[in-house]
Amino acid sequence: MAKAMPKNFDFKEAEGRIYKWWEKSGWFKPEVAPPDAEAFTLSMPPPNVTGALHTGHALFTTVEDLMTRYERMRGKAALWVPGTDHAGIATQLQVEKMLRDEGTSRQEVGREEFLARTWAWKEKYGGRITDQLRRMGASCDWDRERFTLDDGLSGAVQDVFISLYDQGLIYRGPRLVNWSPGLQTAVSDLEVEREEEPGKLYFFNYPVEGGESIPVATTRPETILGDTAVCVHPDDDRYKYLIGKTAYVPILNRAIPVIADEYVDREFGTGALKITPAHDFNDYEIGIKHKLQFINVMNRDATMNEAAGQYAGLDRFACREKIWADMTVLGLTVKVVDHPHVVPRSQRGGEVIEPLMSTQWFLKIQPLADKAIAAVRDGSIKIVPERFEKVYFNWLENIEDWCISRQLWWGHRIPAWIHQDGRIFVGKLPPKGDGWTPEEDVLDTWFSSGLWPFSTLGWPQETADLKRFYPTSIMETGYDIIFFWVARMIMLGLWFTDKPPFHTVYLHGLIRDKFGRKISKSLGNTIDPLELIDQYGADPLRFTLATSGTPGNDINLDSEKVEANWRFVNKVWQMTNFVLGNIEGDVPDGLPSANELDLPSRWIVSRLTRLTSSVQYLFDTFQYGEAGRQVYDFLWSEFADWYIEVSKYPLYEGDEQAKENTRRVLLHILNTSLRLLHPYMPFVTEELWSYLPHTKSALILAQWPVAATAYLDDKSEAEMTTLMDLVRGVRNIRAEYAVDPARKISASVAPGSYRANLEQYSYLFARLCNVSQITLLAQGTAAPDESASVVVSDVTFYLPLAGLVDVAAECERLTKEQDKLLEQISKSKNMLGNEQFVSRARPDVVERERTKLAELEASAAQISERLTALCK
RNA sequence: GGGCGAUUAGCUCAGCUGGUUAGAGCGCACGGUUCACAUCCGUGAGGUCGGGGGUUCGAGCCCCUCAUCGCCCACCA
Repeated sequence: MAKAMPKNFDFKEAEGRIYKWWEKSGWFKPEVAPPDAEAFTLSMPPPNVTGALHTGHALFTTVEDLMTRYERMRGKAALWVPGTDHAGIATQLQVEKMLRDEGTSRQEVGREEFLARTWAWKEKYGGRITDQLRRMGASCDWDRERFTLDDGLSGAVQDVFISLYDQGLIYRGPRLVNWSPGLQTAVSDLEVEREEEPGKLYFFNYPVEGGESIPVATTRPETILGDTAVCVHPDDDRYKYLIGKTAYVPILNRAIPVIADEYVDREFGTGALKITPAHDFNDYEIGIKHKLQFINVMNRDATMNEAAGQYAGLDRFACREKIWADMTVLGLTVKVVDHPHVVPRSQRGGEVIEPLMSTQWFLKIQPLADKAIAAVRDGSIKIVPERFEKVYFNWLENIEDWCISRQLWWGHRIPAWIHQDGRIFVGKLPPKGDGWTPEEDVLDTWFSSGLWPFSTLGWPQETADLKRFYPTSIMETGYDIIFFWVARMIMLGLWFTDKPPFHTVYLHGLIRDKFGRKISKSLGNTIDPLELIDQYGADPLRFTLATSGTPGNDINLDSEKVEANWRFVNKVWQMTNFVLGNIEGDVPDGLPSANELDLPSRWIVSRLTRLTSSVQYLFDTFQYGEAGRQVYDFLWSEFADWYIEVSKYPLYEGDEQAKENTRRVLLHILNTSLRLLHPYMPFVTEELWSYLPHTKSALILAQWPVAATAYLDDKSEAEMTTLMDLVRGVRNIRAEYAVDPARKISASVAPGSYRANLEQYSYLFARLCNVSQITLLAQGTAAPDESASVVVSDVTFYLPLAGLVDVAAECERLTKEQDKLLEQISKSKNMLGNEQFVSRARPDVVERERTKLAELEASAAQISERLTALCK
């Protein structure tokens, strides 16, 4: 006798309890598998240590936990390594805000104090995100949790930096970089977002010696102050004669040359270009090529510096206005036109990025990129979906050196010292001698993230974990960080471990709102996963995230879907409740052999078998969404709607043998389905599992189902389908004629080839469509009068509905149906009459078509007969 | 300027090795209080699968082309 189940799943009570039980029992650890088990390793994309769970986290947790639980159930030593990222800029900004609220600033408290405050912040909030991941059900091994600023990982970062420097791949020097004036740091190309914005193009005349002038255009007049040349196309007849002459920077009257370069587009603007090598990336190239002066006219906060003369101290945008006004007074300006153009903005904060000269550290990345390209090309790393390989190649093939230094305080400090005389020392310990200053800069956060798959396993030490679990198996993350993170992990992993850090990259999409809009605070369409968990539980949220999309495509999340899946959770609960409520005594484990089963049982077991192998195929090809939907459909539309309903007959009215067989089938379907469902909805399935007989261990450790092909049974599926269609047909008639649902009716049946089935399973119609009595007509018997008919295959049900059947309406209904049939028949005949189809299509397709045609014709014949009898 | 994705029912989406009558959830209409579930059950309406062309015995699916929307990459002042 099974223990009694509560009426509903109390997820609020159960989720925490179950999670604790799993974690305490050590079941998230790979050690639950035998020592010789194959390893499956997943590195969690580390969320920002002080972050809070958002839908993106919820999605990756769902998918990665699904993968991990699946592999664990398959008996692998499954290890999902969790951790958090120090997230340099993000965290520093948060702490800076806190200091501002306290009325102070990081500059005021100083570096040491600031770092102490940040660590305290991390201690305070660092556990929040990991607790929230637990609420999602994440089965990662928390004993192996890592933080990018841990000693071990920091050591790895230093080793890598020093090694790359020693290999000549890291260099330091003044370069034009993307400068964030607000954050006061350099950022990488990837951290700059470019979007077209309305703007203006300013036309003016550049004074040239001898009273000449060259008209030029610019979008940023303040950079005029840093001009060190005017450039024209060498073949431009308009300006050719001025090449080599001297021009004079407006306001400053600094002398600069007029040069020629084919880079200039004669068609654009005036066809002449002012060159500001220290404030524009294109001009920078031209400046180097023509050995021009580099004059920096801005400070680090984007105010003008002394080189800007009278404009020193002005903000860059104020300067833009001022200098233009001044030039207008001087009669130099020509016109200002509206000119939408691309403005670089900081990914964080949104301020306009300024190209600025500064001394930074760079990584020569091409040699690493070459290896990374090769690894994907030769298939040692596979990207799912495959189309992202193209994006990956394109980026790596055109990669620029990586600016890895940041003028922040929170992060891995670059292990270097700079001497007064300009020498650089790179190492873990300070160099001997005087005059050395430690480097203040820290590394780009992504530098340490790039080592994540192996640094978390103990590298550079040859730890047992590293040996057992590296290379990892799958890197599951969003396509939005394929450059930031995925490519860099591959490059650094190959470079330092000589192995691809993972064999598969699985990319998921972004979560959007239900209208497909990007989620943002300003739009006010943020979705808080924790609220959804509070409301519906983690399982419905996970199931929704897992089944709402396809790999690499964005998901529009709608809380209504979560609600719908919450109902699914309840449905599964009620199915189990029903099955257990109908168990008595000891039911033998496992299934009876197929020949001992009745038709509905053979059908449902065959369907389950098909489902299991389909799910397996879908998992093998990373189609988790489709797999989940199939399990859902099977359980609800086949198991609950049909098998459970049908099983009530043997359960309530059958003999002992029938009861036992049915119980065994019910339990088997449930047992298998819960296992298939567990990676999607771990909590409710684990809870239900505990009520099932024959389940000694926890579901989390149960064996993943394997399709028992001996139970595949096409014939039973076809027969059952016909019976189900008949039931639907009767229900349909009843609804159409508005027959009281409680009213029992009888049926006369021309059974065709289904005589035996109909005799044996007539109870089905009593149960499912309230047909209490079925009379099988002998062949050639006339159909009863005043009845509606249901035709499926070669079976006809006559429902004598005295007083309800309207002959005219019935005739119309039948005619409509006949027309439909005739159309299909003609289509089918055409097909089979086509020599090409018969000879070229696969034989099973042709065979199926023949069967179909035979059935259609049988049905049509019966309807035809009926029409003749009933209608004139 | 390149590249990618999307376009299927009123809404949000599945349908990825081409093959019965294209599906789901929600919404809508009608009907259901007997023993798993009203968090439910039954029935129904609703789609020329963005347009055009092609390949094929057969196309929502493959190829070409166009359109609209979205995203990524790219140095045009």
